[in-house]
Amino acid sequence: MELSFYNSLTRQQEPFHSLKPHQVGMYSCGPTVYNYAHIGNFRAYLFEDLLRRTLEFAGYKVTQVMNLTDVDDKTIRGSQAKQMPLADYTRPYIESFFADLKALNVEPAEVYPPATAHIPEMKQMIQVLFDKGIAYKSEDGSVYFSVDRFPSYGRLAHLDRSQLRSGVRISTDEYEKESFGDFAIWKGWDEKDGDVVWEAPWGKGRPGWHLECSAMSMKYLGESFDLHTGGIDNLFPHHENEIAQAEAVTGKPFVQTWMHCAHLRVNGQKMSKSLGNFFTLRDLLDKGYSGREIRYVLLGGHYRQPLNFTFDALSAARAALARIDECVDALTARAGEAQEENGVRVPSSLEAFAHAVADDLNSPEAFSALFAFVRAANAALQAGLSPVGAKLALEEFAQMDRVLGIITFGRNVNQAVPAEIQALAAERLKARAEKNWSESDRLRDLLAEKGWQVRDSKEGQTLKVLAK
RNA sequence: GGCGCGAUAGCCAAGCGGUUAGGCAGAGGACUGCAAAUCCUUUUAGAUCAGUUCGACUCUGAUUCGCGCCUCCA
Repeated sequence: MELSFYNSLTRQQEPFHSLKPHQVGMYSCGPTVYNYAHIGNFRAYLFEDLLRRTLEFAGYKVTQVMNLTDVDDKTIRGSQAKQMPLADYTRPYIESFFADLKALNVEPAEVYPPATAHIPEMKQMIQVLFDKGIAYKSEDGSVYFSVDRFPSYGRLAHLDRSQLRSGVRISTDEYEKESFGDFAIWKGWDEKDGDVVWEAPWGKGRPGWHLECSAMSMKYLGESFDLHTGGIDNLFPHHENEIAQAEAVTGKPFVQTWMHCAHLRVNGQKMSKSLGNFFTLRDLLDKGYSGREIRYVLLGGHYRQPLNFTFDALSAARAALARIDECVDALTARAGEAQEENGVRVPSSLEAFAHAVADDLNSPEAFSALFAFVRAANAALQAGLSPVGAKLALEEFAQMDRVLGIITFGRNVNQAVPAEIQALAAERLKARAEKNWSESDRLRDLLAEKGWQVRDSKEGQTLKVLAK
């Protein structure tokens, strides 16, 4: 299976070949744990999940590293506002981050390194940068990276350094830097930092955010690795700076392929904490939407295109997922029947599906293939699909779901119907037999309130748990 | 100012130089006591103006509108 991805570094789609055969190292910029992540943040994590699942689908063993930024300006400010130790302040946000990933059916990364546990590695990098004459200390005790001494700076963002000066924010620069583009790799301690401080030969302080990612990615993935991902807004300066730090230290190419996810929008604007137009996962769960519905919506657009978030889309997701569930349920039921083999099979969509995800993770097209398969399976079921054919179709759904992660298998299998529900259903059946329609309708509504759907067909009355 | 992205039907959202994307909603049909759910069928596109071409939603240029990044926002 030939994969190709759009590489932000070269700005074109290229065939993907891992540095080592059959295995991939990927680093994904994780959350800064000063608050609850919103679903715009989760769009990026879902894009990364789609990427790792696609790589696994193609037969690679994936080692994914996602950092937890648990020390920076915001986490320090937040912990001091609440007058609590930094670690106590960040812990609940870390915990809810993992809970949210689980709710969205995101496959866990292999390593989630917290920045505070990797200060020695960061200090070591700074020392090397000092030794090479690329780092310098400023009067406030901070250490800066001199971009003038790293000539390829700007390659990722395609920024000409001479143009950086035309930015309107130049006046906000308050530190003593040698050159405008220089960035802090170590923040000198000041009173606002309280007890958040580490000792270093060049003075006490804390690491800069960009340096955290360079140090932790190389620790777990080596000096050169395959994939580095994040939101598009990390492309500059964060990822540009990561390249500069890493390559200045090692002299080797840092990352082969850079991939960036476009923003989630609300009313045409990016969802962000500063604009206040965001929803956390919990906000949506509290409104009755499920993790898989949100997952479906966020995977419904191509990762490199901005995606507009709407509640209409969430409702549409519920209906679409119900259709997939119905089909899988019907196949599961058929697979369990004792029926003679008749050679009826569902025409496969797996090739179209694989082609879609291999082509720069085209999830919308992958869904198109999935629904083509749903239609074909429904038609085959009506044409007398045999249990063997049903099992094969379920296997194909399982294959697709390795990548998409949105199908619920065996939903109504082993689903015990509570005695109360059974009693109500029996009453309704009796009312129907007596043609007491008002009573039977009342019981139907009552069952629906309790989360059970009643269906009448030639075979009689059946009960199903309402989909979520 | 620099770098870059986009404009597709009621809504969301893809591919493609000529042949059905897909989902939701809407409509018709099957099923039903009526429904619901499900299944089948199906209407509505390509911002504007030029150009290239036998042929453009797809390529080129311009215009209009929208969005992102430009020192720590996924």
